[in-house]
Amino acid sequence: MRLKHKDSLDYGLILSNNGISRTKFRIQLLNLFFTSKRSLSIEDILKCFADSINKVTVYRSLESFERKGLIHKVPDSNNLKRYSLCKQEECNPVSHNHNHGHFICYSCNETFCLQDVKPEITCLEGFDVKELRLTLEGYCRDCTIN
Amino acid sequence: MRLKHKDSLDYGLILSNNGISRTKFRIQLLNLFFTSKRSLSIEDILKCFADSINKVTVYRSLESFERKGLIHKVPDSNNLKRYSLCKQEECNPVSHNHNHGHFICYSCNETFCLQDVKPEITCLEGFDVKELRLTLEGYCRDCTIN
DNA sequence: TAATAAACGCAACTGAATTGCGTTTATTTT
DNA sequence: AAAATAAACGCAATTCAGTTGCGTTTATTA
Repeated sequence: MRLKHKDSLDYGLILSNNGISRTKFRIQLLNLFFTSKRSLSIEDILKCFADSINKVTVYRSLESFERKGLIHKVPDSNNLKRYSLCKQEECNPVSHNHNHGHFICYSCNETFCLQDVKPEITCLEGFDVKELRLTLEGYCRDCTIN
Repeated sequence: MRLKHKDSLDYGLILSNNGISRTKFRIQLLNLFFTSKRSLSIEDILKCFADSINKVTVYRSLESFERKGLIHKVPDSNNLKRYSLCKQEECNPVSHNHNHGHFICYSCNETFCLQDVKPEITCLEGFDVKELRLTLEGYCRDCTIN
């Protein structure tokens, strides 16, 4: 059931619902995010679209997707831009909620979301904490040398 | 007692002890880290030394300080390079330990170390976690608008 | 004090990300 | 459905943090 539903996702509709023009590229880009479950760097994306799309368009589309609550930035071990699909139930154009952890692999540079890690912070009286980012680095299961 | 000891710190000696040449600039740079308790960005440092020092020298000195365990990188909300003095008991040229949290202020861009926050991670079976970075963002006490 | 090694400054370079602007494509309005 | 408006696109040029090469200066070691 679930797979079937996913297979029939209408990316154009998702774009429209989020106030983004449904252009050919943006539909393909959203499709890419939905089908590759991993986070994506600019490099990843440019590679996917080879020479068919200008990098400026990629940057602007990602910025738009982020602003409208479809994707969110995730840390990258090289400090480059990297994005991951938002969980529909957590984000929308008005409110975002990314207070979860990320694991970054030194080797494959992949980023994994850790939904269930939410440390308690008690030592910041008087501070207005807006966002929490927990980043772990190391070697992921596939890259661990046994 | 403690202050007196700090006042009389011999920065040149610290450099020597850590295998770093005691040049005029590096002594001043280390002094800057010790006297300003906050973390420092490249911009901060360049501003301090006005036109007296070349930015390449700043980059190379920071790299050296970090390699030898005197300072460590801290996250910066603008993805720029930023460093903070290591706690002497935790770091040395051989082993570093920076598994503590940081708070970054949106407004003044200052970074605060949170020594006592160490979340437990249990959901990464098979992952080789080498480093943990906990980053909070928001408005620090001084920048909070009441 | 000489020999060796590290630090320095300058200029040029790199590369991710951004900006301006004219053109194309999508959405909205009539 | 056509016209008006708005958003997206591509190209070229630009920005800017950070890096590299190399010859010179300064510090450390023998």
